[in-house]
Amino acid sequence: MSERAYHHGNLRAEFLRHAWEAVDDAGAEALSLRQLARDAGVSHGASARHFRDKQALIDAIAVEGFERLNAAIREAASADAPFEARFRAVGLAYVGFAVAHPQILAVMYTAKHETSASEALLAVSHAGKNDLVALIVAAQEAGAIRAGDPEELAMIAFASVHGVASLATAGLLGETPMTDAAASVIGFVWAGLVAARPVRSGHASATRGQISANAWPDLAEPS
Amino acid sequence: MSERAYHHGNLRAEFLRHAWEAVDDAGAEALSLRQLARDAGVSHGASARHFRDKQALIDAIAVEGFERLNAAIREAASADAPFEARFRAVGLAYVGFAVAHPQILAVMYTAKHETSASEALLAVSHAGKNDLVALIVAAQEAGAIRAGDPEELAMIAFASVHGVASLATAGLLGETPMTDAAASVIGFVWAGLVAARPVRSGHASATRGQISANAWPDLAEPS
DNA sequence: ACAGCATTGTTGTCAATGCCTACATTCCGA
DNA sequence: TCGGAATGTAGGCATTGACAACAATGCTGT
Repeated sequence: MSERAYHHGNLRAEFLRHAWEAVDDAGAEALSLRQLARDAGVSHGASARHFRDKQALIDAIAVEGFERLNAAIREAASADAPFEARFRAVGLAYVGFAVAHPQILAVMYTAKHETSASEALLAVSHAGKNDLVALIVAAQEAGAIRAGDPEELAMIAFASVHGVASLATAGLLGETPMTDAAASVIGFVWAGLVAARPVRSGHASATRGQISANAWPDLAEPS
Repeated sequence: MSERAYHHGNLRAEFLRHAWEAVDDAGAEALSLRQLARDAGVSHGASARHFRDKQALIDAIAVEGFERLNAAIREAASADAPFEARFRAVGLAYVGFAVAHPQILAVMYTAKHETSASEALLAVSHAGKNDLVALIVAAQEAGAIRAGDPEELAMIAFASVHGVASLATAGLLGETPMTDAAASVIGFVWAGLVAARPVRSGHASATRGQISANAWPDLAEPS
């Protein structure tokens, strides 16, 4: 199988592999279809048979990125451990991926995907959050964390951790090592999830009636 | 001044203005130096006198973006209002900018800037966080929120809000309006800032001694 | 006023890229 | 076996960013 005659055999995978590496260590800007064709020992028009566009290739990279990330998240979430440990593990899995593949992560989150929006990409991009929601629901049912819309709590946690990753790759963390920052944020969020109710600065704490649902915090604008 | 002879007068600003608009509603990919030259009624090599690179122009856009964002944050932080209102206002200012200029925000946070790293860009990119730190310090001194490293608390808040913005522009918020999501996250974080101490699930609440500092939450990895 | 010089803008060129069309080769199922 | 579908090739085209040589302009010191 050394001398390939005409048909490559598995060109799509080869393209995706090289493209992943190129983006991973040089960013999406550095991606060249012609260079990829050269790498694969194939002519410059060949990619069109497998990826309509350059954007289609980038979307495929993003999909693969989400799949790998989702796998890591799912594994962390389904471990045999207390809820807090699993929660922390999920966050650290996300951060770990972000540290290892910042350029890929950037591709995954580029707003560009919003418009072209292949539904496959949309699907995988939601899967990670869904696992987190499931974990939160389980923790709620076990009484480990406070009640409340799990979608919303998951969004809060997800956003916070993703924000740390984003800040880190943008170099806005300064001295702080990313893992420390992530652990800190995760701890903060977890504390918020555990707290039965926030302690308002001066007021007495046991005034309002119901224990759980929408009482905390306000969702509307301050107005 | 209709017929410009040779010298444009203020080409750099003109380039920056058009470039901002181009990026703002089509993304950094859509930016073309030659098109900008056409827009400015100037020849295609002229830009080199003002921006060494295309990247230099993009960096300039990022700097301007941070400056506008910082102005909004500073104004919100320095309002005459209770700390919570100011804190929320800062968060909403950030979100407001992110909603209005997602593409610009993407440019501002692209990891690319980490490597080329014009120190001017680094400086403005930190200014927003510094204002938030100042607000937190003031709130701590007034006893409105708990003690703790203000840099770290600011990072947590900043990351959380930025994460929401990032998720929103990536289309990962689903139904939820971005402002609702942002308000929710801001409320969550504020509650965490106010809480004197987290309520651990099963344990009694008044065991440990000191009221404030590093007792909450754990910064190290779970190990 | 004016000469000299740095700044700014022009023109032409080059290599590279993404995409398109026409064509060649291979694969696979009826 | 044969014919269409899939895959890869070859060439071309418009666009782009960068570069170099050159021209026009503004500024400064005398």
